[in-house]
This record gives sequence, structure tokens and C-alpha cells, in this order.
Amino acid sequence: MSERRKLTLKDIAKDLGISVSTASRALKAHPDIAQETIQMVKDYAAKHNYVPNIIAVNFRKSRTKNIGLIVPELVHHFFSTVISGSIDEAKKSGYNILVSQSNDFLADEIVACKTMMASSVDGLLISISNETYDGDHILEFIDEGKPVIQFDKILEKLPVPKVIVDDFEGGYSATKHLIDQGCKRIAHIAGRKDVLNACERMKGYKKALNDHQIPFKEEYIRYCESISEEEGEQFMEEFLALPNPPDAVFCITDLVALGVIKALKNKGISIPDQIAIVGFSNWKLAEIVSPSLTSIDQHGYQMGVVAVRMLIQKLEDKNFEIPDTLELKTRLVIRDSSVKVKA
Amino acid sequence: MSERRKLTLKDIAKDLGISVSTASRALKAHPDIAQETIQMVKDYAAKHNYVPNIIAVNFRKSRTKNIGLIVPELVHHFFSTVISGSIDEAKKSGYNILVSQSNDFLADEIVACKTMMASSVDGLLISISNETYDGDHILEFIDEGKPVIQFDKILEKLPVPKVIVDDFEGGYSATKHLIDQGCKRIAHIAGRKDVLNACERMKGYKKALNDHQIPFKEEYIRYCESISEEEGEQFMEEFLALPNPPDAVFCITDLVALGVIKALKNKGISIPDQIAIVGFSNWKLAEIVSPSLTSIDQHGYQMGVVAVRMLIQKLEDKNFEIPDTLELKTRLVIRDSSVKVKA
DNA sequence: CTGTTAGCGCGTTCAC
DNA sequence: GTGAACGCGCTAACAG
Repeated sequence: MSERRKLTLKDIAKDLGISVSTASRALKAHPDIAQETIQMVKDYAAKHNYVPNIIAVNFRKSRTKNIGLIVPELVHHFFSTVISGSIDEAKKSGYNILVSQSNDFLADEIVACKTMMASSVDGLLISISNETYDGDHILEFIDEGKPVIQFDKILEKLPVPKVIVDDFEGGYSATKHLIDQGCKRIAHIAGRKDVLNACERMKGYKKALNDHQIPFKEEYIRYCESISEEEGEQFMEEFLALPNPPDAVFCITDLVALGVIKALKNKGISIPDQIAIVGFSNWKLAEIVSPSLTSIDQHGYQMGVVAVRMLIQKLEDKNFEIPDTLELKTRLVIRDSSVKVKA
Repeated sequence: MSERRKLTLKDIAKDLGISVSTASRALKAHPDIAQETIQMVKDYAAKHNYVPNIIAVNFRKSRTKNIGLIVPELVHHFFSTVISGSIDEAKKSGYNILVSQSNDFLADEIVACKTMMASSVDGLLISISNETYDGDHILEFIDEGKPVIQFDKILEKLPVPKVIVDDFEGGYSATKHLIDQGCKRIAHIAGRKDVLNACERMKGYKKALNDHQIPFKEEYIRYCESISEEEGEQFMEEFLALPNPPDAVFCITDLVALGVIKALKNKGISIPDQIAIVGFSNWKLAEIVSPSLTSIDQHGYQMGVVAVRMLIQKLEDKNFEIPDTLELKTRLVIRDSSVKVKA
């Protein structure tokens, strides 16, 4: 049962009275090798349960078959979905995913990059932290000849391929959906102005208003700093204090929407009849909360799959050119929080 | 900036006119080497940004500094918390975590194990699937001299160290808390009878009842198959149909508790005044749902930290004996769903 | 068709 | 105090 030392090519070569290289080639069914030799070696290998020493193989080929994956937060529905997709896809090609998190701190992100670099991943997938405005630590990978792909939270100026969700379209369709429900005074609780995704959603929101002749009003806009439930609650209260409160709110994230819902419940305002709500990200909580929350799904799993697939393609074929930007479409998931008119 | 080929020991030996072995030893400040030589080499290395080729080092030492981590589900609050802890702790010692998921299928778990084995992780952390009743695929690691630690969902008969949460104590304290609130007819929506964690919680529940002279009644017990929200909802309805419905429910999991809450809301029954609820796991949703849910925290992060720490200790010191079972205490997190009497 | 040779980059005897 | 030499397990170029 427990073999002290694993069987090596050398062992099987010796036992079979052939050379190591013949054994090696036979196992790969190299065309030069005689059919019978191939059979013999393969049989022997199977019988003795030969497993090539991957560490040696990787050393020889100077690669690791490991892909680094850095996310801001691991314990986060969206990112764990992305990771899940990455892992499943990577597995198919025999790659492993090495996960690390930045906690949304630049310092941690840099450390994570260094660690990844040191442990010699073959390539990197990264979603940057909120503090990352400069990507030197990311470019180092490129310098070392290791391909990198950014996803979701990206640094636009970085000359590195990106897989993102079409936040603009998401913001647009969320807003349009509210308009379709007959809402006229649609507020938006936005993210930080310097975060790309947040800006795109805002742009989509504005465009939708514009396309439907609804004037954009600054009083219906709030900017989150930490994207928290508390902010949602507070901003909603501010909206309610307006002389002419909104009849709908599009929130940058489901968590913020949750705060909004809380505030409304506290005031006894009915959702969606008096005020309709749409979130973003389609977290687990969107279906759990009551009323269930209409949200924009970002296809996290798919994003993980796509990013990994492109990275591996590049890894296996140096000439493959990763498209500069790949935009995944969002999907509007309609639930109770926004549907004003039934039937 | 971009060095075509990385600097190797050989390069620096040649440039400095010394031998490779001297260079190697100097970098490690080997006592045999002259101080000045050490300085010279270190300076040179620092100046030229020498980074040892980890793949070669690992090959030489026949290890990877990678630790496999297999969980049933990646997109799951508890497990992502564990992963988060593992990664953070592993990083401290220069180890990487290689994550994989079984989707609660035995077949997938076996494949994941094979993959881990093939990619030569140095050791394995595993939380088994619901279908795993036999651990041959896990024992293979031991046979190969790779230490394994089970965590959370474990196979008890497997002679492999375990890090678990004290489910018995958790079940006990959840139940006792309800008793303390004055509840007399406490129901329990349990998990499958063949899942260890579920049984322990049940045992704790029974013990608490017994310690407080409350008779155990089979009519107040239901067993989940899939541990879903729907089951919680359905079972709660069944409870309500009883001639003498319970005044409290202890649920195997927060998700089930969510279903219970839904059922109660539908019937217009007030929580916690008419029926108090306690969940288990302390997911994010426990604080989000309304009323907020009292739950049992399992210290997932800590579990990841502890498991990794012990594995690494074993890895670095073959003589280290991992304790057979390490039980983490749970923590009762009291929220609105269970507190009957305020002040 | 097969064997010989030559490394990959590093660590580790064993001599000097 | 230092260097030469060997080998980890595997692949690949070159001979025959």
C-alpha cells in the first residue's frame, strides 16, 4: 500500500531493461517508438501505478500550472462566484487556482502580488482594490513574461486585458425597468466617483433618464463611501426628507438596497407601490430579503470561466492575443421590489 | 526593466568569480563562508534583484509549498470564511492554498483529490461531501506521506485529525437560550440523521431539554433532506398545524430558519413573541433578515487558521503530532428573533 | 526505432 | 573558507 518512494521513470526503465528516454517517450506514445514497446511500458506503468513527478515536470518546463487569482474580498458573494467559475474552468485544463485577497487595501494587494510572483504562478487574474490607482506591481508580471488579466474592478489605464461586466448597460436597464414601471422620480444611490464600475452604472442611469425625457436631478443622487447598508438607510432617509421624494431608487449594490428597504419599512412606506427599488449584483440576499429585491446579475461564474479560459489560451499559445476588453452583458432579475403593476 | 531570462545562481557565481555553491551558501549566510564573501554576494544579489527560482528549489526539496483545500461548496458563507482564514494563515509561512470544491458529490470529491494529488500539494485540508461515507481517496494522501486534516464536515471513522466546531455545545446553548427566554415547547428542525454535525446539534438540543426538565417530543422534530429554505417553510407550517404548536424553533441552519420566518410572517405570527427562532452558522443573512436572527457562530475564519497552522506545523516538523480532534467552541449571537422579554 | 548525453537551478556532500 | 561534482526526475537534441 504505502510506497516509501514513488516509482520514477528510471525505475521502470531499469526494470524493463530500456533507457529512461525510451520509457519517457513510450508513455507519451511518441511516433518514433515501437507499438509493442509503448504497450509494454504503458502496461508496466499502469500495473505499478506510475505517476509522473509533477514537480520535476514543471521544473523542466519551467512552469507551475498554477494561476494566481487576487480579489478584494474572498467572503463576498460575487467574488466567490467568480472564484468558483475560475476553479472549475481551470481544472479542465489541469491548472490550479491560487487564491489571495487584498481586503481592498493597496498594501495587501502588493504583498499578494509579490507572493504570487515568488511562488511562480504562470499567470495572474486580478480584481483590484479600492486603493489601487497605479499598477506597477501588476506590470511586473508582464515584465516577467507572465500574462495578466484584470476582471470586474479594473484599472482602465493599465495596458492589460480586461474582463468586465457591462456596468453601463446594467445601470441603463435597471433604470429603464423602473421607468417602465411608471416611475418618474428615480433616485440613484451611487458609488464613489473615482471607481470605474460605479461611474459606468451612473452613466447608464443618466442615459436611461435622458432617453425617456426624464430630467436628471442632483437632489436624487447620493454617493456612498463604503457601500454599506447604513449608507443606504441614511440616504433613503435624506430622500424622504425632500419636498418631493423619489418614487424609485436604483442602488449601486444590493447591500445598499437593503438599507434602503429598512429605512422604508421603518417609515411604513410600501415597496414597491410607493417606492420601487432595484439593486445591483444579485447577491443571495436579493432573493432572501422581503420584499425580494429586483437586481442586476453580473454573471460572476461566467466571468471567472471566461477570464481563466483566455489566460490559459495565452499560456498554451504565446501567439494568442487576448482581446483587450471583454464585456459580459448583465441580466435584469425582476423580483417583488420593483413591480408596481401586476397583470 | 524586462529581463529576458532571470538571474540564476550560476550567473552571479560567474560574474563574481566564485563557485555556484559558494554563492548559494553565502546567500544563506552559511557559517563556513567568510563575512566579506557573504556581503559581496548579498549585495550583488540585491543590486541585481536576484530571486531564487522557486520551482527549482521546490523540486530540489521535493515539495511545493502548496496546501490543498477541498470544500463542498465555495459559494457559501461559512466555507468562504474558512478559506479566507486558511489563506491568511498560510501566507504567513509562505504557503499557498489551492482550493477545490466537491459540490457535495462524492465523484467530484474524488476527482478533486486526484487533481490535488497530481499537482503535488504538500498536504490536504478537507471538508467532506454529503455523499462521502468512505475515505479511501483521502487515505491515499497519507499513504503518500502527505498529512491531511479534516474540518467541519468530517468522516469520524477516518483515522485523520479533525478540526470541528462543538456542535453539541452549539445545539445545547441555542436550546438553553430559548429555555431562558421562557419557551416551553421548543421544536427542532434537524439535518439528516446520518450527518454527524446534525446529530451533535440534536444531541445538544436534547440534553438542554433534559437538563431543564422539558420533555422531548417527537412531534416537535423534523428532519431536513436538503437543508433548504423551502423545507424550513414547510416544516413550520406542519408545526403550526399541530394541536399544540411550539413556542420556539431551533433550526439546523440559518437558511432553514429563514424559511421558518417566512412561514410565520405569512401567517401573521409574531417573532419572537409568539414563536422565537434560533438558527445556526451565523451567516450574513442572520443580520440582514428581519427580524434579525439569533444564531450560533461557528468561527469559520478561526477554523481555517487553526487547521492550516496545524498542517504546516506537521509539514515543517515530521515529528509533530497533530492532535486527533480539536473542537472549537461556538458562540451564541443573540438578535431579535429570540429575545422575548426586553429589559 | 532506441540509447546516450546534456542540462533545467539549486542544495549538499566531500575534498582540498 | 571554498570549489568540484553529483543528483533530484524529467525532457529533448543528437547519434546511431
